[in-house]
Amino acid sequence: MNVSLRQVEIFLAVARTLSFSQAARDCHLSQPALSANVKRLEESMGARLFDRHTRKVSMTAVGQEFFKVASAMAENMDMALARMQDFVSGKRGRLVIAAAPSMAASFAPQAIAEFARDHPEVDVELHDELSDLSVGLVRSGVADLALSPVVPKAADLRQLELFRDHLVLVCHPSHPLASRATVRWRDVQPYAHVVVNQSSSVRQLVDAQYARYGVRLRPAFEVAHVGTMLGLIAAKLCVGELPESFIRNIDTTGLSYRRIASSAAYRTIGAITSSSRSPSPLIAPFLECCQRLATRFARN
Amino acid sequence: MNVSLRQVEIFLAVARTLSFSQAARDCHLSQPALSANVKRLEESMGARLFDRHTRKVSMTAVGQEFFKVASAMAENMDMALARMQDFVSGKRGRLVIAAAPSMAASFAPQAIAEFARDHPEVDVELHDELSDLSVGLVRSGVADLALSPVVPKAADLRQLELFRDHLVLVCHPSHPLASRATVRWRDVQPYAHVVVNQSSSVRQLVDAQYARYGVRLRPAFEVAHVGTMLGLIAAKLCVGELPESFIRNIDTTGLSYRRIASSAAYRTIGAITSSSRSPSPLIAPFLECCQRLATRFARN
DNA sequence: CGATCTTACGGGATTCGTAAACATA
DNA sequence: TATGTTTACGAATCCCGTAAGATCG
Repeated sequence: MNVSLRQVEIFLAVARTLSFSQAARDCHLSQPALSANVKRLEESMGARLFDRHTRKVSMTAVGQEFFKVASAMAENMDMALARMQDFVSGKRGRLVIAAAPSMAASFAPQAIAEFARDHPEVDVELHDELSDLSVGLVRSGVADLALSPVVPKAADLRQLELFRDHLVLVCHPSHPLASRATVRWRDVQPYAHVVVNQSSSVRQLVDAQYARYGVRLRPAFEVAHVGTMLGLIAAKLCVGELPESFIRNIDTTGLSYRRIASSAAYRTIGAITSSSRSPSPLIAPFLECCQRLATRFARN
Repeated sequence: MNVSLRQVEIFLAVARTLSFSQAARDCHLSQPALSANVKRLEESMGARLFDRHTRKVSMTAVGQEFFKVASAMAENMDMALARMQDFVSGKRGRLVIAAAPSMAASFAPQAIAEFARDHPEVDVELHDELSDLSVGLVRSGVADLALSPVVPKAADLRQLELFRDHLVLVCHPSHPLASRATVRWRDVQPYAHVVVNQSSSVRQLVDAQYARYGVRLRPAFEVAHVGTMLGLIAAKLCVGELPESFIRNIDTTGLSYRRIASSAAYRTIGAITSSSRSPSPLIAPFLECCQRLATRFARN
């Protein structure tokens, strides 16, 4: 025989009112049904919990003890379920975001800041990793969501496209290209270049563009970090291409940049989640947040 | 929709084994039945708790949170029910004993001491009141049990007879009656007497005996307390009658006593409980304790 | 006689187990 | 193909509500 939560509720109603019929009304139950429940509970306990006299009901010693225990039990239960409801509704929880380097510097912090305003009790964690690694974190379940260039044909991923991240040419303000209205691939060909190393998705995009337009650039420098790249450019040693998002939240004094006028000189940034794993309740509101922010990003 | 304890148990089994089929075996349930329970629980929660892949089951973020909550919940529940079991079985609890003065001095402390050895975690409370008051405490529910002379024809009381408490004549060792083998009512007639006042049941018994044997005694003193009575006797001012139980645990140096040889010079002491109120689980073992002790009392 | 709890009993919802279907490594 | 979960469905069980019975003031 097992004691159910309903029985505990019913017991508490009877204990509070000291009346079977009133408790039945409170529990939206017929009086005999409530009586039967109390009886079953007493059988489970192995002791009477109430003394029934004709005109009044009173608690036995065991009943009084059970009243304390049951009150605590019901309270714990309610607290626990309320807490769970917070997690389900997305009021509380933990959200792990992975962001590709370009996103980690600009979009991700803003998205997280906006999200945190609406969800002050949520712990948000940010991992900044190269695109492939970020997506890997989502695949492995370490991260709930990656902000990263979308991955072509990946059935195990759900990808929400956010905005197009155009390539820009970055050069010193004194550089000849800085004063041009538009910059095309063939315009940049003559100049010494800096590129990031192979592992970066930016490098892959730039290489693809080179190939597409049959442009052979002069890679004078191959660096690991964007900071180095910008330093070289600021020192007038070379020019380089970067996604626009990289430039957004960076100090650009001493640098000029121009969008590259090519119909394919961009990559699509997406919010990437696992399609096999069932989503955290926090993902949906965070996605909305990303979309709102993306429209603002696109306008600029 | 309400979440049941069974569902919590089932959830925990799945969470521990991360296998629906193994959990079903653990819960003595068919696997589809268990599956349905998890499904209902998830619907109650409003969120998936497990991700089912073909070869392995894993917990969602919400599931992991629920695991903590549910573990605590189950543990609390088990603790609470175990505690209740202690109260029902009589391992823990509180027992309120009322004892008539004669019992409060001798029988009751011994009974409580013996009971406390077997039930170290039980709180025992002792009220020493005149017989009628003691029985009143039982009737009103303040006391669980009274050790007192039995009450004739009281349907609302359950009375377990324990032993016969004989009247003894108490006198100074130098008194003529102290050297007699047997003492009868007519033997005590010539001497000055001390009696307790009307409210005591001892007085009522003595009066009844006087009446029965047509003896007119000389009540030289009427006192409230037995101590006073014994003091007067020790001072050779008078003799008096008392129930034997009074003498048992009292310093009797300077006093002699003899049972009064009369077939009705006793009262029956009983353990008195309420028959309307359902008995505390502690009453039965305490009654056994009283009966064991009563046989020892009767032998002396 | 009236208020209140208990017992008796029929009907409806819930939950179980078996069997078949389905999905993936 | 083999392992493991879900779906489908008939059956047993549980639980409720109505009606009648019992008890005490």
